[in-house]
Amino acid sequence: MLPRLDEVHDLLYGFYGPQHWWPGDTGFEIIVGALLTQQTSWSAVEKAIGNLKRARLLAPIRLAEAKPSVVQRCIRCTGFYRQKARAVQEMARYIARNYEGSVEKFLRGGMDEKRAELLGRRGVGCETADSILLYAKGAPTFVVDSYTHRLFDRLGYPMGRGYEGTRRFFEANLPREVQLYKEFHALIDVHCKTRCLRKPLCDGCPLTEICPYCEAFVKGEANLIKH
DNA sequence: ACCCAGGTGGCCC
DNA sequence: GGGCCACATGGG
Repeated sequence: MLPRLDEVHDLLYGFYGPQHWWPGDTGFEIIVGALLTQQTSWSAVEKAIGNLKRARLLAPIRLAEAKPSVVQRCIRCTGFYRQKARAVQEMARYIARNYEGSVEKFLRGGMDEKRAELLGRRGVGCETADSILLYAKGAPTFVVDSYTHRLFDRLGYPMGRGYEGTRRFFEANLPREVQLYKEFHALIDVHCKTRCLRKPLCDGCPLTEICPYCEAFVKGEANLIKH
């Protein structure tokens, strides 16, 4: 019998502790970070954010009016830098044009409408939209990433297909709490990165009790398995 | 040398 | 509505 999703959260939280994702940042910094972190390590994003700050470009109107080549230089370390420069600048121009450069105004309003509006911006897909809604707006949307799919697929949870199917599954089986959503998403990421990626660490894994890979390992039925 | 990183957009069928 | 591919740098 699989545990409830909030029990999985508690297992991870008890082991890894609070993750403090995106603490004390401005809304715009979170939005830019969400765009830059796509398929990229967070340490590279931190450098790029630092570069943008030093160049005084981490504000909608400033970024909107900056030369593309300057923006590209700031964020080069995050990869896909031409695409991403275009995405962050178009986002900045959109906020400058329609919301007087105010991220607070931009984020005001109903979650579903904002989700649709975000998805209309270049470089904003499902995960990025939900990240912005959850971490910048504080709206109760569960953020799904490739780790979420992989981990819970392998644990055997009957998730729906695709991004929306997985998101609906989590939201239907979890209390609708922003703090829980924030922490759970971060914990899933940290867990997969530290224990399931290239380093098969079934031994001492906080999910040993419910993980079929760990179970096989503990029983001696399998060697260390990458999972 | 190889794999991976907090995905997205465009195209194809 | 899913399956591919380009996008690009940096760290282990």
